[in-house]
Amino acid sequence: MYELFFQQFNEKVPLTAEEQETIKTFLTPKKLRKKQYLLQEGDICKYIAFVEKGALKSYVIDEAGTERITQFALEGWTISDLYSFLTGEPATYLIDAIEDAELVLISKAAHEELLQQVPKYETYIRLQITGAYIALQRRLTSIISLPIEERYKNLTTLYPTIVQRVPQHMIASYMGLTPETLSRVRGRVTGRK
Amino acid sequence: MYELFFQQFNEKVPLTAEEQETIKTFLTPKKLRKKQYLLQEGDICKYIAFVEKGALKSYVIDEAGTERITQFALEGWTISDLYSFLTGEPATYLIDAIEDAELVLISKAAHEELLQQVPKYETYIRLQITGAYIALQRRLTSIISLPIEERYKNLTTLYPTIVQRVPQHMIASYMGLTPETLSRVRGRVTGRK
DNA sequence: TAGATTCCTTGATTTTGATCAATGCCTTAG
DNA sequence: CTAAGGCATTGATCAAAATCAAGGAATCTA
Repeated sequence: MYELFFQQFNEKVPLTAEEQETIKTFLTPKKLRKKQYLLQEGDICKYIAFVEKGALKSYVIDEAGTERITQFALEGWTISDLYSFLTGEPATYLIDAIEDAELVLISKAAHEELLQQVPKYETYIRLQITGAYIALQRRLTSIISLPIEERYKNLTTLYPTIVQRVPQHMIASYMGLTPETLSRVRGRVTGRK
Repeated sequence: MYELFFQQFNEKVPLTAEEQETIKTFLTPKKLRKKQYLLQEGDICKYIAFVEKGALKSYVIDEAGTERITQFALEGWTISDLYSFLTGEPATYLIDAIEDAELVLISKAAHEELLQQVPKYETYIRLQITGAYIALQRRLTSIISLPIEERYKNLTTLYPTIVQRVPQHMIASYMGLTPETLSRVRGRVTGRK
């Protein structure tokens, strides 16, 4: 249990056996069925979720009622509405499972205790957020500076697994496009050459 | 010297006088004239820069040779090419001053020493990046889920100072629009009502 | 297995923003 | 003080993506 979580943790910040045991006491496992919510509209986000297995997405609903995906999380990724989690304000994002999933949850109380008690946890979190920040910055830059086709190519080379496992209309949503447009872009990119 | 830097630091993580002195020894002041570079195409990013005074921007140049602004940094903000800074890879962003500026620089060596020696520095950095991450996420969400006019309104309410101090064509670049389009959007938003 | 969804694709039309072009204002440098 | 360059605006045209619409394949499910 928690194999992937600790594998990744140890890669970033090597832990002693005791440290690992201490951390374990603060974690909660959770299984989600496809389409089940981890976080619903307006709820307060109570957890940071690490994905051991399966896939989730976070998204907002725009005024037209369309789902706009802000993030995917496959195995090894972490997902949460961080603002809501940290401030206790109602969430702006929704999170649900796009495949049956197994999660490792860290509650707010656990998070705070861990920051106090285990210095390496703070380091882990710092590195984790730094990575997420850099990934987000890269994504934003590609949105404002690259033509759509390049963005799609980038996505397929950077995250091939996502493109393979996730339905295309979700990729379209994630890219801020309609499914029709993405389908045509794919035709151009994949089709010829 | 470093007033704003330490003011903000103390707001996030209160420091003792000694801690503050220790940190001071790792900081370097730097002044930049308008249009001067802090970081040029392909260089390795050697510093995290905190803005005490003035304004900078970071950007990329797209294939058409157009500047695409990824971030503004006014007083109290921090700017860097974090990926380049952390990995030592050549920078993907350029950074220059849009107004004469006074900076507080933290070099890579200083950063690493501070992480080792001053636990509160790690906390500061963690909080700093967390804030930046949340801001970036919010921006990305507004890009993929809101119509342009709402995005502009959001920007003016969230960062009125930026909209006031920065030339409009830079705001356009930051929003991924042409100056003409932003001008028309403004006409619609500001003009009527 | 039949029926219903979900998902992707393709075509025709409309809308939106980009591009091209010109003007006037304001700042600034010689 | 004057010329030049930077900046915002406005108009006309063009290009790209959204929308509207329909069809067909694949998957799930009763």
